[in-house]
Amino acid sequence: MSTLSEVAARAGVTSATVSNVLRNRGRVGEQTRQRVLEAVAALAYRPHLAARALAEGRAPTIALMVSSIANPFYPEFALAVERAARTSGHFVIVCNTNQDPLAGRAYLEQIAGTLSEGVLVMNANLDFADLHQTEARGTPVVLCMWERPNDPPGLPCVAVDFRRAGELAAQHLLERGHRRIGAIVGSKRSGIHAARYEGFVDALRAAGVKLPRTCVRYAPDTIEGGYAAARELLDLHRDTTAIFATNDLPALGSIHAAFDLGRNVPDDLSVIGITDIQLARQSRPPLTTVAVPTVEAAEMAVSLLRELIERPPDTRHTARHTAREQPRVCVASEPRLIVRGSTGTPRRKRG
Amino acid sequence: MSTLSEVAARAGVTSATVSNVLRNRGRVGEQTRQRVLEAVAALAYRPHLAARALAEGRAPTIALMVSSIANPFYPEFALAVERAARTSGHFVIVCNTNQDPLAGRAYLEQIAGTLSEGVLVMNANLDFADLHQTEARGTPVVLCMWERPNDPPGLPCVAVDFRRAGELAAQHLLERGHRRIGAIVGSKRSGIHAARYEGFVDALRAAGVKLPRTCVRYAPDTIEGGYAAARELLDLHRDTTAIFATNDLPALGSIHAAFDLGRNVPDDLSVIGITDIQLARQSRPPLTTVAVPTVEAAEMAVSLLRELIERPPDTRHTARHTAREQPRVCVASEPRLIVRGSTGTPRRKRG
DNA sequence: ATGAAAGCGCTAACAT
DNA sequence: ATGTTAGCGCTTTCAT
Repeated sequence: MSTLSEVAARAGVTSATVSNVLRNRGRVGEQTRQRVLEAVAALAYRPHLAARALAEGRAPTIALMVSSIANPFYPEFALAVERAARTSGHFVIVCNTNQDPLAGRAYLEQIAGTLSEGVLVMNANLDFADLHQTEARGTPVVLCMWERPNDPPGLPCVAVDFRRAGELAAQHLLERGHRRIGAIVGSKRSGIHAARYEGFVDALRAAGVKLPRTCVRYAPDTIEGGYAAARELLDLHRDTTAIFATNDLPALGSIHAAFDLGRNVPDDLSVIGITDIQLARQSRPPLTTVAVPTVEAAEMAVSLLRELIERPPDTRHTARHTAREQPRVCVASEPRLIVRGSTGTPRRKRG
Repeated sequence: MSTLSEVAARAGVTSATVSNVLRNRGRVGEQTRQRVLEAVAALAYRPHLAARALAEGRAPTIALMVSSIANPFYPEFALAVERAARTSGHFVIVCNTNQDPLAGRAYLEQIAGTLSEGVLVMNANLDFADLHQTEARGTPVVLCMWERPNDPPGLPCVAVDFRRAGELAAQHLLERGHRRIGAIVGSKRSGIHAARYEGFVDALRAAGVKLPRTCVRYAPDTIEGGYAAARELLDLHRDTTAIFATNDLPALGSIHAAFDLGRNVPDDLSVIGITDIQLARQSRPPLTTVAVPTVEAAEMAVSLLRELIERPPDTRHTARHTAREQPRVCVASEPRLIVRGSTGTPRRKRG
């Protein structure tokens, strides 16, 4: 790996000049520019990113904190993040917290501000105190999928109206004529799916449809979790005609459960999820779901993060302290109902 | 972000001493050590990774080149890579080449040796010349999933015997009594699935079973690709009793195709894939497949890469040039047949 | 046991 | 238009 000054020597100039031609800064004579370019080519020179980072006081990477790379929602999102980051000149360091706040903290402490100049947080189950601290130390943080646009988290974020997603799911089921409905809610503990569930329940209530306690199950956010929950639900309430799950994976699991119980989807049972992961359109039957703007959210998040990075640090702070101005929240476009093959009209009761 | 010398000032020592304390180098008096540690804590000091990298002449990151983050095989692999890298003190920069060798080259040129001290290549459809060049420039490269252990690629790699995987698939189908078999091979062009296919065909041949040309379809490595290919296959050869796909996704697609054609799996058609992705056990019916040691391969790859990084550069080179010693290839353990619900015995011909 | 000093490869004033 | 000069924050000889 050749260095700037090697290039400079070969071109008979000083490294400052080489730096200038490489970044189109300062005025450089046309012929020296040529000589420099030749030398760069001859030596196959590539700038040393770590050195540049040090000199510039910034870093060419951002950190993407995720709780689990295995979530099927992750790939599309991460892909969009990577693309967007690339156009803003950043590389992406993937930080898997594995649901463990301590792992998350360890990552933050190590790379925030020293290797990455910004942090994207995607459902990573992190300690907010840790995030505030890294912010306070000067490294911008953006939450990627805040679920309640009207209830800002106190950190910059891009928000998606998941409450609305729940509503849309309920309305669809209601329109199809369903009245005896079950709900499967992503793990209670984190409460991260609360908004989805609220939207769903409220829409039901507005239509005068009740959702008894016993028709609600909390389950891990997986196919297996949905499977188990749906079986319980369907065992307990054999007359259930539709199941709503706060995420696609459990919805898919519900479909499996229905089939194992000898019930056909959508004829004997309708199932609807939220998110619209790739798998939703590839399963049998294809899953009706409420699509969430994944790619858009990713792009907004990167864009917001870059904005924060660019903004001089004092502005970042004052904006928060002096004015009672809250951290920015960018609201992504609304969820959209995608009707596929897993929902239909309830069968008439057998004579 | 406080710096080393700020810590030093507060502790009344010089930055060299702080450095020594922090990395347990050199002899430091017990009381100064204490004072230093206090100062570190008080100032919440964190080493600046970019600065350290520059001073040490090494980098704390490795690059993971992948062709598509969206491949469902990716998450498990990437997760394992991340874990392993972390234990060796490295962060992972995910580089999505999106199947484009030029994108791959751009990544390599930018970060290899300047931000990352090693490169992991996972089915990234990269130009081998580019890889050799980054190697020549002093940045170790490891191929993560070489498919033919006996036909080394000329680069360090971890190899998995995919030929054997194909054999195992064939043997299973044969044992179950299948004779009229169709094959779906991942995109012909790249030829990356050639070994799997060869193993399969050879095992068939050894058993005296022919696989006519028209029973082989080349298809994109997706559910949809497998679906289309399977429909063609089953339309053309209505008496086919089993389908082998060189990957799980197309195998899953084949199952869908069968159902749409009114054929039950496994009763009317058996389907087998290769890899054992998560989805394989979550689909209906669960997919019989030949499992490949994903996690093990990831760990071996990181381990090999680290070894290469640690080894002094001259050794890296001479080993190749003087001795006719080939770059190392680590062979991961053998693929294993996982029998699930998508394969059975062929139905007796209807009277 | 600790300090002084040079340097990693680059950028960014400021001179000339 | 180009060169000089400091650093960026850290590690690492080599002195003391």
